[in-house]
Amino acid sequence: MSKEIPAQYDASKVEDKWYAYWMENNYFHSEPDDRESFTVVIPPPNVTGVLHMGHMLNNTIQDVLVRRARMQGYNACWVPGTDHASIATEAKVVRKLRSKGITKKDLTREEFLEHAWEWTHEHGGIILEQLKKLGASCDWDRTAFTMDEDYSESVIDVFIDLHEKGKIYRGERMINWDPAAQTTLSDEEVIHKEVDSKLYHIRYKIVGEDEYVTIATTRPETILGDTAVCVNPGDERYTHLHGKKVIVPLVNREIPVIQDDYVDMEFGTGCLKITPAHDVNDYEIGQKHNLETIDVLNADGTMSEAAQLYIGEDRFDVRKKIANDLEEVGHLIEVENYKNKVGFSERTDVPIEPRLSLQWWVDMDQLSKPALDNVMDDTVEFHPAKFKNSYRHWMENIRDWNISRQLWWGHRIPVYYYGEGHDDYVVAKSLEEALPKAQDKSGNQDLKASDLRQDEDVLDTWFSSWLWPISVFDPDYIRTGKANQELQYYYPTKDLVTAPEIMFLWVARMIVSGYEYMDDKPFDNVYYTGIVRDKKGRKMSKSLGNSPDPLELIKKYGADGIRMGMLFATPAGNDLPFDEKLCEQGRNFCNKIWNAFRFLTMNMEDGEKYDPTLEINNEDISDRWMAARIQQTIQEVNKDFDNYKLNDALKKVYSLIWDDFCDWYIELAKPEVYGEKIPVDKLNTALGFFEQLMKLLHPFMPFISEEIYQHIQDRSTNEALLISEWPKADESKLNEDDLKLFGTLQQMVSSLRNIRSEVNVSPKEELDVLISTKEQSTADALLENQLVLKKLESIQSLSIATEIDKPKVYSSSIVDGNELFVPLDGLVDFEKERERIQKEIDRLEGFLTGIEKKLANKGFINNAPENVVELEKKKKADTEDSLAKLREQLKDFEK
RNA sequence: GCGUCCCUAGCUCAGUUGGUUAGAGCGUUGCAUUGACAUUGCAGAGGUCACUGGUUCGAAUCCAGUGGGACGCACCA
Repeated sequence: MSKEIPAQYDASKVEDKWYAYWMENNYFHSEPDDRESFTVVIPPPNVTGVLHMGHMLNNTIQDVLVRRARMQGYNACWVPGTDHASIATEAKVVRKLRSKGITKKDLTREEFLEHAWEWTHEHGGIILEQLKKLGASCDWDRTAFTMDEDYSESVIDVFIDLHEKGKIYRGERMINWDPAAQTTLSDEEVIHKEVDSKLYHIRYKIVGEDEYVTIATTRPETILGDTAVCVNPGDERYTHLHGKKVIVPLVNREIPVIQDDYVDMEFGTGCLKITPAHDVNDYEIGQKHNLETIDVLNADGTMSEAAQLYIGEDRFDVRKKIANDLEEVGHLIEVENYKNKVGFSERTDVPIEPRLSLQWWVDMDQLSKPALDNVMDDTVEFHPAKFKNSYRHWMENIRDWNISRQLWWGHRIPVYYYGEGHDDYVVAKSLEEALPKAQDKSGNQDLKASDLRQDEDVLDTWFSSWLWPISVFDPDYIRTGKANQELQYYYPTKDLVTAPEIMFLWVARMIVSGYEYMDDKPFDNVYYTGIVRDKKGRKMSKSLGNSPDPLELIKKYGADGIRMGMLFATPAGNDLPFDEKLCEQGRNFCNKIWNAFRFLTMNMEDGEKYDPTLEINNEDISDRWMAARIQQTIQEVNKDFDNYKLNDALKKVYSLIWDDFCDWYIELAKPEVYGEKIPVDKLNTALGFFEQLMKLLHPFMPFISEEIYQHIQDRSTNEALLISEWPKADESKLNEDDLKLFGTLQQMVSSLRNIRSEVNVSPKEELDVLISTKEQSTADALLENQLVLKKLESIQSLSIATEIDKPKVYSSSIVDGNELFVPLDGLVDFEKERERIQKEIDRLEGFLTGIEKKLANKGFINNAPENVVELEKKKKADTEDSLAKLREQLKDFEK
């Protein structure tokens, strides 16, 4: 042996070694040059986040794409980074402070931000370190963060620019209020869930009468904010109520009965209470009918002063209480169980409250147009394409984007107020810039800096990450309008790999900003990954505690093993039902590869050098076949990559290595005599093949492939597999005849093994084998390559000819129309053999009947394409031929 | 409620414009193994392609309906 090859593959050792080597040699780093760029920007994980299975899957896929592109000769650049994740991070900081007995209210904005930065520095970037364990070949020199100083500036620049263009405005609207985080949320951050709730039927007394009217509501606490009761004008049951007033129970406030078509006569009692402050529709009806708005809730979800009752108590406690209280005074008529959908905050998971509020908005109507068109015409391609449907639906019904958040962690809105009026503000990058503007706009030159007050709110996290593909390369671009060399070179990026969950939150908006600012798409392709689920089909999540620790998995199975396990089971857009079994399979594959390599090295003489070659021995069918199989696989794998079918590509490489190379090629390479070594030429060819296989495997399993490659190369050069050339498809090496001939030989070997198994003959026992071929040419070819049969099966004598003398007692098989006999005196059970042959005859007869029926059908003959008819005819002839042979054989056993 | 997608072996899924008797991995059964690998090898069993009807010479594949499931969107109190 020329090198010490450890008997056991130690994944963690090998993986750390090569990752360090790649980093030392700066292989992941990219600079613009004259090659074509292949850019991927990472979906930035939350800066204080921890790696979960979703990241593992997502980043493995990106790495596969990037590594292959790098080998193909592109200038591959994968930009890593993190997102400040405004609401998510702030929630974490608040929680941490609370555990220390500090509440956010006790702190000033500056103090709170100090804590937040501290937390960010402490936990920030951990997730990126974890990605290195996975093998991610990111250009770490480019690591970006959405709150980096220059990045933040670009975010503010966009706000200023869109405001100037009139695309950003301030408006009072019904918004989604998160009472836990105490901020607004965009519609996309609200998750609607079906919940079991109750429908309360409550009666209101009609003023001046002893009559009552009954309404139905799921939120009885909001009756305190009722300012009308509404009926459908066409509802004859309630005609008598027109123009009258009713009394809100408990608070005894008189409110009018109004009429509006909006009310569904069929639903509930057909009588609807109107609470303009707490329901989107009620608000609109309130506007239309000039109703008063009474906001009975505080920001934290407790009842406000305006409610008059239950002040300071939580909305859900009050719901129960008020039902009791109403019942006591005889106003609660009925409570029925009811299922309805309630909006929950994506981040805090509490029911949101519709609330009237003054917020900042982006007018999406015009901005979204190019983003819709360019996805529909595949300028930006979605994989799988089915997601185009929901994308279109969302884009066609797009609503304005609420971008202000009542939080502190994030990009503070660059708006400075100088007065109380609706338009008494200016937009500017700093207080210094704001002052002259404010003086101008107000006409008050005495205005001082201290008279200006910056907006307290920050921007939606996605308002910064929608610039990701632009600002990571040139944060000044928004301001200057002139793309630097980097942006020109790397934009548009190639592939975006992300979860469908954030299609609207992030993907759509990047496309919008891309067309608005670059006048070009941000990426050519979007690859949507599936959701990683546990065995019960539940989404893996921290709260459920059903997610394995990725780092533990890597320790146990190796990063290569996990990468393979995940990729094996996940086509684009399909969920990944995760099972550790998959990782085990990946680890076993590493072991298989390692042992195949070990075996080859054991055949080397001491001091001998590895000298892998792509030269093959043209006399050797196994060489020709292996070369052809590799060619075939290169072509298929390239095609799979083009279609983003990474799992199919991996399966083909897996099968090429395990089934073809290990189980057939290496078996055939073994010397005939045990103990002898593989001839050097053959060994070098095998190593040459091995090297090709490692190249094909590298994007999927970068570590073990690099390890093997470096051993095989045995060079002192610095060249790494990761920057070696992706195997080129070469039609001339794809010899179909070789594939077919070897296929026949494989089937013959299988047949012989099958016969042994059926007749219970040990694999060691040497057999006499007789093969009667249909054609002389087949006989010649088999004779020429009889070594294949002899090496893989214990054979004492082998006769191959068109005419052979059938043995008296035998077991047999038909392979491609050729008969194969094994004389087995005393071993053959006549009864069993007859059954076996009869079964085969029955099968073929059934098959033949089908073909004959087809061929007798005039419709088929007339309408089917000629080649299909020809094929049927050939099938018929072949089947008849085989049947004749089988019937002959059957006779032999009836003797 | 509207829209989209899905239903193929015990499980997870392939099956590209309709054309061999529908494939893979895992699992399962039997056999083998003292030197590459039990993290192995060989051989086998296993499917009315959810159901019904239609189009066609021919349907897992196209169409319609039924049943079951997933997701997206929406203001049903």
